[in-house]
Amino acid sequence: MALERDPLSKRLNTSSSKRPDVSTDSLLDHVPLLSILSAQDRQRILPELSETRYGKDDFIFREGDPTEYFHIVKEGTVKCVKSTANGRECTLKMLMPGDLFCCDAAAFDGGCHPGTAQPMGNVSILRMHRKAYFDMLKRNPDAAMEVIKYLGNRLNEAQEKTKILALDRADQRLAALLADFGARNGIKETQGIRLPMRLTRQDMANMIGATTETVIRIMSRFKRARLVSGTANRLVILNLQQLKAFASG
Amino acid sequence: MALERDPLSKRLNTSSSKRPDVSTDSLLDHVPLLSILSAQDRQRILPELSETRYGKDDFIFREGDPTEYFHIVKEGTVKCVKSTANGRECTLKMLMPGDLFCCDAAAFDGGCHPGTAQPMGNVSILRMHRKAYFDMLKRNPDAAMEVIKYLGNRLNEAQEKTKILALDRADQRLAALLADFGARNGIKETQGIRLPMRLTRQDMANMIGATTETVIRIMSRFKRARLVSGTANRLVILNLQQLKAFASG
DNA sequence: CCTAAAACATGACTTTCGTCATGTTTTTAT
DNA sequence: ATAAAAACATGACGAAAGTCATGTTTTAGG
Repeated sequence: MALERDPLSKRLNTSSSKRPDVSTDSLLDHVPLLSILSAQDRQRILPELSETRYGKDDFIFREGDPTEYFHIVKEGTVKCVKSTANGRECTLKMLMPGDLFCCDAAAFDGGCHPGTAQPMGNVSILRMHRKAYFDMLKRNPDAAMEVIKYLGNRLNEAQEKTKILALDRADQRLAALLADFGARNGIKETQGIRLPMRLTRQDMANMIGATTETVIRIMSRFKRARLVSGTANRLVILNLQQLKAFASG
Repeated sequence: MALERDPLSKRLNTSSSKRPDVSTDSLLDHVPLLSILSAQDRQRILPELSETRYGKDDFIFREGDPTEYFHIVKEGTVKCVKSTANGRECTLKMLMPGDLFCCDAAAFDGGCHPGTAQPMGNVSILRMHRKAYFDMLKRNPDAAMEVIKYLGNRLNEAQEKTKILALDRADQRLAALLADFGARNGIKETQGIRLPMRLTRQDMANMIGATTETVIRIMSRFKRARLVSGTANRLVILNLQQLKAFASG
């Protein structure tokens, strides 16, 4: 887990496409839907995959675009967002290396993208045409079962999130978010658990359905209580246990 | 759609189990995951299905129970809920005839039920052992693809709901709920569109993440504005268009 | 290193919504 | 038909969170 190096190097805002390099093959071991394939099937799949790099201000795809490809995060973090007419937006999910873009479940029934996919920094994305991917699934019942499990899990996550949004206060929702991020993606350090991606108060606000000011105020309280420290570029969770307790109490 | 007759007859609180009757076969035509099967495969599946009836105060299963069966609603309405320690609860989804219980996506990866399934009145449920169902899916790649599409759709719905909970006010969320129910399940009548299941203010509150009092106040406003009429046993949507507009404006 | 832009911080005020209390209407069950 | 229970209704009040304004700190990029 927590593969992102977050290089903080220059941004390239023009995206470039190429054949995946050798390291792609080892990534596939970690992608739930592909690791199950036989060596033979992987050899068939590999030439169908192409790799594209995107920078912070690019869009991988936008809400409403037709769904032509199936995507996998190779490197970096991607956010999946929905927007309203009046400009407010909500972030549905952060995708880490190895994740499929299923925010975009549309890939599975041929509709349009229900949300926008945007890099959080420099990212590298593998993609494959819908058809090639579906053909592969039909030939591999085990891989199809993997996809079913993956979607089932994503649905459970989504419903857990619904419950939190429906029943908890903003401070509890933020505590739950930080605890979840810490446990899933955090990097253990001497002072605490560092989050591996740049994450502003605005980003957090979009994930918990609150305003930036509200998140700033809550983070100030959490900081005073020694639960967290730092800002966007270096956010550290000092006390995961207490955050969890706060979230569900 | 909107198959429920809502008999308002005496409740039987002891649930009884039996072989599915002839009408089950025609229901299967409408179940997305089964309609795709060949006549031959259906004959194999039918004996695996058993039918159970439940009353209003029964539980079909509870949050935390091990997942042994895969369920389909045959008749009536089932709600899928999650609860917190302090007794508040949130309703994730209402399931209508033909729906799978995937609130319970756990069926797909062998965990425990992430939510409780409760009848809204008298219901009839078909069920099948996990294993029998999985074996069937492995033999039928097309059926597996159907399940993938179904789950993809459910995930999209869940994410749309997340967006509404995160960004909209309670009155907008309620308008969206009523509009959705009206469009999906409503029965056209002279005065407007009647909802086919008993639905209290409390039920609505649990679906939109608000309190009963808040929903009562909003419904009073909607009533004065001639958008809706009636109470739990007979809820009618008088102006679907205006409700929709209100939800997204 | 230095500047402009972005992110963070805090206060004052308003809106939205929850809580508690009390009373009426509808539904259920005998 | 009728009593009890559940659902609906409304007001008063307070807590939570949004909005707007203003100032400080951090970060990006030359």
